Amino acid sequence: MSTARHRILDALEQVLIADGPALATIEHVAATAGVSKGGLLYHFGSKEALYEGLLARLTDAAEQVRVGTDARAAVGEYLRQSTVADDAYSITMLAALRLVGAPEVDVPAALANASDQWFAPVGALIADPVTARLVQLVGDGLYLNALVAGSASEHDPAVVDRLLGSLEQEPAGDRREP
Amino acid sequence: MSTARHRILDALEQVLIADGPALATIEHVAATAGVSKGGLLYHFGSKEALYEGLLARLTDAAEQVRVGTDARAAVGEYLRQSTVADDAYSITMLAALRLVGAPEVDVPAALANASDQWFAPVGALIADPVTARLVQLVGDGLYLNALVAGSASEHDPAVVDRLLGSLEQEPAGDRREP
DNA sequence: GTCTATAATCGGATAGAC
DNA sequence: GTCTATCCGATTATAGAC
Repeated sequence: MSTARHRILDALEQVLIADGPALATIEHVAATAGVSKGGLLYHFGSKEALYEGLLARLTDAAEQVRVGTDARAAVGEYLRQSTVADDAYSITMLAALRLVGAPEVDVPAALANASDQWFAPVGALIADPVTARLVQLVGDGLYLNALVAGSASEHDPAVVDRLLGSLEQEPAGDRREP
Repeated sequence: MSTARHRILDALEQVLIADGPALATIEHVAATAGVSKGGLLYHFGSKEALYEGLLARLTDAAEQVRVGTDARAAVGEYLRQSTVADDAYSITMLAALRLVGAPEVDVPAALANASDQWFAPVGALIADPVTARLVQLVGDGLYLNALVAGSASEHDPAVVDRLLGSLEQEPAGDRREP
């Protein structure tokens, strides 16, 4: 667990988001991380290995997601997260999104895995499947906005409230005992 | 309006979606279009010009969008379109999305322009601004799914119906005269 | 573990023939 | 309007010193 690997992956994320995938070259990432080309290649033997390192970081982060038992809290947190805050997970996710289409790695698979991992426990708390899908799609929409803008999207409490309101309609199993 | 320009832009879209931005090189696009490198460079003097040609095509297509006066029909069509069918506009949009982060052109600006152009008339038909924002975000979410998958996302009628149902709540101004 | 060469390849762009 | 030939710069990856 050398910190150099971390610093290099941090640099890769930064370059992907700020400069774009075309400039996510070994040389540029190495310079951003403060190491030489050869130094980077000691830790990641190839560009493919470097990119896989980022996807592995995404997978690891997604596996550590913990969700409570309250549907309202979970949905609120899910959508807040989807506006792409400055936390490590959001940055990794945004960087991975910028890697979509890269021939070296299977980004769609990693992204689908992470996305499901993160949404599945939230969706399980929502009784109505249509509402669940709606919440997921709104989260995806927020991510698209962040991806295109290269930074956090607007946090819109009214939209969150509306979706939270939908939860009240069919609270199958989450109601207080009468 | 030589057809060569069209064929080259078609090839660029195909390469971006099927092979990714990294392989959207002048040489590869030229080969896909069935012309030589020099042949392509006659029509588009540089890679930047080539990319701008795609964004111009997107802008042109967005400007020709016509929306009726019925909110339900407009929202339904907007969301159906967002599942990225096989029509020319969807393909251009998807290709442009794959260009996000390219240093040669300002994709976010072109995308924001096209997106607004397409959504603005739909949003104008929706009385409640929160519902309007919800529809737009769901559309964006569908586009993100298509972008990552590289193909059309699932058309989910239940989600569309739910959003159409929201329109009934506050039909301020669209009601029949009493 | 990290660095400085260096080799080999590829991409963008120009010049000029047809 | 389209092609081939060519130059130049950038990028990946290797070899080997420190």
